[in-house]
Formats: sequence, C-alpha cells, structure tokens
Amino acid sequence: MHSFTEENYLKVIFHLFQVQKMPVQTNAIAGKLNTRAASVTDMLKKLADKKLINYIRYQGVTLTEQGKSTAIQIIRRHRLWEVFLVEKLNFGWDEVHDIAEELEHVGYQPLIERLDKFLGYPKRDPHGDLIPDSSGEFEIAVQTGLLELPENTRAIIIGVTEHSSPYLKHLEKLGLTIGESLLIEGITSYDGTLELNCAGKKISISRKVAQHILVSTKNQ
Amino acid sequence: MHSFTEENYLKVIFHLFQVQKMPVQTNAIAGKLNTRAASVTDMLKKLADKKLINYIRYQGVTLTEQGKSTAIQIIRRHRLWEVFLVEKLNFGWDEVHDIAEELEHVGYQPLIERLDKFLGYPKRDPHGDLIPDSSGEFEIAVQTGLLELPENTRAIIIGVTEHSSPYLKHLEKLGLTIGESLLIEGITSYDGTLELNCAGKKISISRKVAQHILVSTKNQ
DNA sequence: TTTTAATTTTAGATAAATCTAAAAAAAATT
DNA sequence: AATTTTTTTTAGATTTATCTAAAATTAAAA
Repeated sequence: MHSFTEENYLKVIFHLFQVQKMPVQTNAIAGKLNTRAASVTDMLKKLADKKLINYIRYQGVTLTEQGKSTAIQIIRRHRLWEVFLVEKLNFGWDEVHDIAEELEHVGYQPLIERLDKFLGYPKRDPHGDLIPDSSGEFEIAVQTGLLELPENTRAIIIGVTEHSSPYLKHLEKLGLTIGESLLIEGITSYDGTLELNCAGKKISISRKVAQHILVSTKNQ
Repeated sequence: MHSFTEENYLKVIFHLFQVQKMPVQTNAIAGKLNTRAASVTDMLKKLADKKLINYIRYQGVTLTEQGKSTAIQIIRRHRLWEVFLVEKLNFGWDEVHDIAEELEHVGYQPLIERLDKFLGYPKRDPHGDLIPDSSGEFEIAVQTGLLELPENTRAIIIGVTEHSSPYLKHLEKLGLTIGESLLIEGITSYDGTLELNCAGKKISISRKVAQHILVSTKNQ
C-alpha cells in the first residue's frame, strides 16, 4: 500500500485539480500541505515512479487513472468517517474534519464497505460533499455556487466548499445548514451583500461568506 | 503526542510485563515487534529520554507511571474499536485484531470517550479482555486459567489469551465462545486432554488449546 | 573458576520524508 | 527582446526508524 504521506499528496492533487481544472503546481501543493516546494518536488518524483501521477518538470502534475482511483478511495473513507462521527458519535460538523483526516488512512477495504453499510450507504457527508461509491463513482451533482444565482431564486443548501471550524460555526449561527431551503430576496448593488430568507428569517451575508455555499435549485 | 512506533513499543512492554512480572528484555520486545535487538535498544533510549520507561543498560525495562498510563490508553482504544468492529460492523472476533491495531493510533481523546458512550460503556472486548475506563482503571478480574481447575468444576468462559485467527476459528468451531458455560467432565491422566460438556455437547480439547482459555467460576 | 553461549549495546549505514540555500527554467514586465 | 520576478528544481543536510556487523556485558556450562 501507499504511505500516509503519499496518500495525502494524492488527495491534495485531486482536490486542486478539481478546482483549477489544469495541471497542479508544486507551490499549490506545498501550500496545502504546509511544506516546502523542494519537498514537494522530491515526492512528485516518487509518485511519478509509482505511476500515480503524470509529471513533467516545471509543467505541473495530473493524476494517472491509478492515482485518481486511489485518491477517490481516500476521499470515500474520509467522508464516510465524517458521517459516522456526526451521525453516530454526535460530533458537530465543524469538529470532524481533523479526526477523519486520521481515520481515512486506515486502509482495509472490508472495513470501509461495512462502515458504508452500517451508515446506510449515505450519499453525502455532513458538509454536503458527495461520497463516491465503492467503485469510485460519484453521483452526478446538480449544484451551483450561491453567488451564481439571480435575485428571487429559491434554492436548497447542499454543501460548502470551505470546511474550517470558524466558517462552519458562523453558518450554523446564521441557521444556514445543509438541507435548509432559502430564497434570495435581494442582492445589494453597492457591495453585493445577499439578502436571504431562510426558514422565515431574514439574513444578510457577505459575498465572502456566500462564496463557499453550494446550492441546488432542483428537487425542492 | 507520541509516534505510531513509540505507541507500539509501550503497548508491547506493557503486555510483556503483565505476563512475566519482571523487567522486559530487549530480545522479547524485538520478537513481538518483528524487529532487531539493535533497533529496540535505540528506541528504548528514546523512550527513556521521554521518561516513559525506566531503563538501565543490560537490565531490561519497566514502564514509568506516565508510560503505563499511555500504554493503558492505547489498549483502551484498541479494545473499544474491537467492540465497535464486532458489535456494529459485524466482523468476526478473529478478524478484528489487525484493524484495531491501526485504529488504536488515532489519538483524539473526545473520539474515544464518545465511542465508549456510543458502545454503551462495554466492560470487555470480543476476546473477553477487560477494557480500562477513561481514567485507566481496570475492573478487578476474577478469572482463572481453565487448566488450573479440577474435574467436575463448572465455569464460564470469559476470555482468551491468544488472539490469532486460526485459534479463534478453532474455538468457534468447537462452540467455545465468550459467555459459554462449561463443565469439566474429566481430565485424561495420560496426556491431560480435557473432556468438557458445553451446551449439552461433549468436547475434548488438548492442553495446548485449553491453555489460552480464561474462565470464571463465579456468577454462574 | 574459567570457558562458552546468549543477550545487549555500540558503531556505522540505509531509506523515507523533510529542510535550506542556490541554481535553473518559465512567466511577467519593461 | 532583454530584464526582472516567480516558480521549480537540484544539491547537500537533517531526522526518524530501521538495519548489519562487531564489541561489550551478562548468564550458563564445564
């Protein structure tokens, strides 16, 4: 199997590629992993030798099919453990990321399959992120960023792209949690502040806060 | 916190000391951890520097109070995860050791306390081993080795001291599982084979098998 | 009690993952 | 197009946990 560290690199490369849709740069990886560019270069060579990434000097990296499927399995583990921690052990959605970060590296396939079954084959984790199935397939997501919608649209919060505890606590205080339905009552022309109505309550949120909220306008 | 490796050393030293009741030798540790005596010596120095063990060259080691309490916490984690794997994920009692061996190193205190609560504060793991409580106390055990009992004694199986899959599978096939009540009908004088009656069925087991079975003659 | 055997420790090497500092390549500016 | 800036890579060290081989110590046997 792959080392703890290799797994973290693959996961980070996968995430960055999903956001940028272009080869991932050394510096970006170093930033995410709190390490130095030189260390990243060393590891990239190793991952390339193992055929987990496509790596050309100075050109950034992409995951090979093998690397991608490994990364997806790690993400699957992470998200299933998050569901377990919230649903079964009653942790808050802002507390589970770091714990899952450790549990995700316990890589014994039957453990994950049984955990999945025990949890009732959940589709999404507590932050609304999709959980890949055992063959690594994601359900097709019909989701939009909250900022992309016009005034007077009704939508359901299905996820967040920022998982830090302060951010999640803030959302929770505002009552903006996964599954909540909201109406965009207005968008302030001066600074773009969003005026929302959620569960009958009027809420204003800045673009900085709205930026990380994913919504669906279907199935309401 | 302590590294994965340090934790494994502490756990092994604790176990060996429990069995031998005397300072643990370098070679014994090396044997249990599948490593070499020289590597063990290196690590012992490190653990001694951290005040987790009492170490005098050539004299073997014992755990300090701090080392002991760390070891007990790791054992607590291991046994709670084993309960989870058997009770919640329906693994067999012979399958859980290696998985728990990995999970036990996820060391975030609230995780373990909540897991304990979720499992209903179990007293023993699937092999009958006592689970220390959060302050590191073991319940006082009233247990005897099956071999120490005379003919015509009635007892309940409360644990096993050998956790290998082949051994546990064998016991399961014989119907000798934790909680079962048994009667020692006879002890063959030639080779000491035990003639048992368990749940109305007659079973013969060798001393080699009986040697790892712990029983209680109380609370029947 | 000397000799032999077993155990333990040192000395010196290796592999994994990291680092700093400097060189090389690519991208952005003038 | 030449220069500056940014990014990435190499070179060489460091740390952690391991190893082999040889030396030191202790225990057992003759």
